[in-house]
Amino acid sequence: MIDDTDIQILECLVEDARHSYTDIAEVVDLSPPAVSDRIDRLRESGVIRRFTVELDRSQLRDGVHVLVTLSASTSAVDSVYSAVCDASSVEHTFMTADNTVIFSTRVRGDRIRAAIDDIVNFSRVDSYDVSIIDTAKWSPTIGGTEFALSCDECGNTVTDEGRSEQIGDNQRHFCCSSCLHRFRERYNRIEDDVDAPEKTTIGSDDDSWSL
Amino acid sequence: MIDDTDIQILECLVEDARHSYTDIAEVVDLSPPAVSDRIDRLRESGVIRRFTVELDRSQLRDGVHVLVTLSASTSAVDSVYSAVCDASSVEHTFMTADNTVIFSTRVRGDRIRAAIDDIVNFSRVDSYDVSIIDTAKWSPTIGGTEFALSCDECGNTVTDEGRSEQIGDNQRHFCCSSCLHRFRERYNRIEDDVDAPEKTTIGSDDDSWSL
DNA sequence: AATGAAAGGATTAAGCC
DNA sequence: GGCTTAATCCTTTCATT
Repeated sequence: MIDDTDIQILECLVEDARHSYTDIAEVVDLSPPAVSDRIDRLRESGVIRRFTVELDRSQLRDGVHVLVTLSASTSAVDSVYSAVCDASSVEHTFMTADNTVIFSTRVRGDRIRAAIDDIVNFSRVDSYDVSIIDTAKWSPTIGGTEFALSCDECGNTVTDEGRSEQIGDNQRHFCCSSCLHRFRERYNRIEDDVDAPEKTTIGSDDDSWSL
Repeated sequence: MIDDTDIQILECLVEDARHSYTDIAEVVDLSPPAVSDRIDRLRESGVIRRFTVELDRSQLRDGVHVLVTLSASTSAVDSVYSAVCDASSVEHTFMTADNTVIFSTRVRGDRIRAAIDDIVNFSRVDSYDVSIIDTAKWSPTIGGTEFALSCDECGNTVTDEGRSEQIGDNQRHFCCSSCLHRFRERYNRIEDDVDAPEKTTIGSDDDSWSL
């Protein structure tokens, strides 16, 4: 799936999406076509949504930037959320686990209420609150816990306490030593099977995995 | 300053920052070097903050996405805000006009409180609230009131009620008909001056303008 | 802002492990 | 399957008008 090299590539692109494949290739120690292939795969799999540009909208004189918080009933919240997403003037959108939709938008200072009503019909909303945004920032920076690998055994996030080891041809990542040992055990059994190819059932229940 | 062509270029880049200058040049009807020059200018002036990539972070299994709302005293809010901005795990950041800082971040589910304390020391904060984000979106799309032009006469934002007209060689934009007429009047006076070049003082007070 | 030449980067295909 | 190398083609840049 996604490996360390992919993450390095993503880091480069987040920093500057116009970095040349040649530059990236040097950083990750691959050839330019290999980088190109990987980026294509990341695009197709949807990890990369799009290449875009971050603008300083305040320089474009585009109205007052407001943050709108609204709550809706469980039945209405999905349609409210998609209405917000579809509105072209909306920039940031969040839906929290408790049916609150939060979004930022630019509106002309003299018709804030009307603009919000345009975006999401007030009749569908239980309550709402508007605050004026003083400054806002979007940082796609990669760092800290942001880009975690998934455990090759159980799928959980790999944290600082995780383990990483070369098994067979690949560098593998695990969330804990148990998963590492479990994976290695299975790997060795497979290896044995290759030597003596009587098919045996490996593992139990619905555990699924692949090398 | 920024004209229609710049806005068209920005639209292209927002849609796909890897569009080639040649492609953009065709859309906006200029030569590739001209597009390159304009993009350089937009970068230098800070309108374009950076080229980046939009990622589907949910595919990277990177912890729980939470929205943190905190309020601080007027004296502390700036340092709290900059601490939040500097934190590498923080993605979206807002500061509202009433000293509320709102940000989204990814944290491991079992240490949300500790993670937030790392980002912004709790001692500097009056109160805070955390909600789990179900879905989030960032749409740099251009549309609606987002990209407003500034009036070529008074500098105000040009809205739907504005006027647009070809004067001389350029398409000009105005926030209202008064500005259009005022501009056209001056333009004609300049034209007359060119025919009969005795220099006269144009306009009054500190009004400044350029063709 | 356009042109044309030179440099630099992307993409393709063939071949390797 | 994923990688590299080398050739081709396209894009960007720079000097000039």
